[in-house]
Amino acid sequence: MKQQSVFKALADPTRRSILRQLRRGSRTAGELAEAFPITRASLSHHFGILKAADLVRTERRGQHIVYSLNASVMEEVAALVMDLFGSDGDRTDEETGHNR
Amino acid sequence: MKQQSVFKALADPTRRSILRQLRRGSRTAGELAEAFPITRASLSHHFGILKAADLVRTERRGQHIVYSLNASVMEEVAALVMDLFGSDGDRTDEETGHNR
DNA sequence: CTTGTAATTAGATATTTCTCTAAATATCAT
DNA sequence: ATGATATTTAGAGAAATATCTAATTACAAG
Repeated sequence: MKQQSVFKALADPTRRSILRQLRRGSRTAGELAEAFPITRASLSHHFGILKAADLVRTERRGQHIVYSLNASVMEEVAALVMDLFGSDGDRTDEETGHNR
Repeated sequence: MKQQSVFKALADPTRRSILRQLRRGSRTAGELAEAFPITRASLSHHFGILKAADLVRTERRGQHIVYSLNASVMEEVAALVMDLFGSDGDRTDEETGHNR
């Protein structure tokens, strides 16, 4: 899993809201769009980011595209958060890109 | 807790690395600075964001300022993540600021 | 194969974010 | 008080992000 893409994806309130919508079940892009006051183009941009982070999956159905939550990533994300705070883990820091 | 500030804070790799350093125990700003290749001013900026999200606490000790992890927020953050993915919670969406 | 609907991509712009240097504040030691 | 050290604040520039409109792709149905 790519930590950065996941945390970046979660950093936007619209994207978090999309995820919450999807908890209730799969939705087409159009259905999701009705829930937001921004253009479909903008939504599509957010979908792309969620997809890149592997937080959602897509499936084409006729002329619609159905988005669904990738629940299998949930545990991983939770583990990431625990890792940030927990005192037990001894994870090395391969993440920052800094040359320490 | 302010969701947005927390997720925004976690979205930056340097800040996540700071949190990991602090897992091992409290550190002064200067000690933390040695671990990063950016200026102290930039670090201070990140400290401010972590503090605003209530993820770290500060205490002045002489001319040093000691940063420590606010572990009590950990569970809350984990709960937030679970909320995003879990199917049980029925949280209303007071978050986006959108007028749905 | 043309027309209509769904969704994405391209290009542009405004805002936010990260970083820097320089200046300011706070504390300690002499 | 003066000088030295630790940290933050101010201001500016570069890069990333969210949003829009317009154009494009993909599919379905006559």
